Amino acid sequence: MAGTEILLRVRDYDLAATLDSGQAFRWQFQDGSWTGVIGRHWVRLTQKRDGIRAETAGPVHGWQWLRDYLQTDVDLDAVLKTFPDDAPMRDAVAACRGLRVLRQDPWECLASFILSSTKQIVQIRQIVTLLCERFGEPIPVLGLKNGRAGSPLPAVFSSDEPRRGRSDAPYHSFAFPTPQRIAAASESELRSCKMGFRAPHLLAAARRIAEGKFDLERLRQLPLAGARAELTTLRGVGDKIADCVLLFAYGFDSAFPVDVWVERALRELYFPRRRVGDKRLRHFAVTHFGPHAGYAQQYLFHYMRTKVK
DNA sequence: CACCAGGCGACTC
DNA sequence: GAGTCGCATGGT
Repeated sequence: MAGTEILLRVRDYDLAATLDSGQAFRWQFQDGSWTGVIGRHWVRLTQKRDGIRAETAGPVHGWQWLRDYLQTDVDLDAVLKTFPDDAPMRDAVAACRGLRVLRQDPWECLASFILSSTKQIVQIRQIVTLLCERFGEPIPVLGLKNGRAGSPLPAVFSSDEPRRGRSDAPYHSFAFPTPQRIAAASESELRSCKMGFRAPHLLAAARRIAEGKFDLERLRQLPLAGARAELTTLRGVGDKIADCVLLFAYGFDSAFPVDVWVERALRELYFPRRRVGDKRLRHFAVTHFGPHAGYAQQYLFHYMRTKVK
């Protein structure tokens, strides 16, 4: 099966900052390119001077799914112009200009951030990888070295071993498991992916969705506050995780997730040596940064995580 | 070995 | 309402 490729023309796009800024947890950098899975597509992305080169393992029906995911059609200049003109924002933008907010699948995003609480990003990546290996559908990939198609999938997988390819010659990857597949798993199976106390939260969310009692698509029609209220009815989903999903999957640009890094950024950069309560800080967050506050938040987050301490 | 990690929820006062 | 604490697990 021949691969397909395209050059997405886009300027002011920092692929590394975008894919490695804690929005999505499945991208890997190797040999100068980023490889990952979007829906049922394995993809290899390479930053080029005039855009992003994309390669898939098989034929695809157009590329709109990829433009949507990467948000290449967003006018970044217009977004950045809405940011407040203050020193912290100027520094954050200068540090990672070209960073975009992705538009991810709601279920994958929700599940990933349910797994994120009190975990470092490297560990979230590990848990998500294990989850996909155990429960996700196999997906063909391109060979690493010379672009040849991968070997056929093995006919039978061992039930208790992760379904890995040989580490030196991966021949398939995995889709993110569906809610139905997670709902059919046991809590102890999920715990074997090292997610600990988050397992019952993920399982309960998957079951509600699989049973049709929670409609992720319906959230698109709701205003931000209503969609947030719906999401936080899920166990293990509070305001922070809900805002991550609303920003990274639904495109609610004014959602402003406040985690430990962003809270540190707000306190250190905007209120140094001052005692400010949580409530006042949250009020500042949702009023100071404008209509694309979520974008501003992601710049602050990445800036704080990557700057020398 | 403490201490912390893109939190949440139950429990105090 | 605002603090405090346990929750699994692994990295530093």
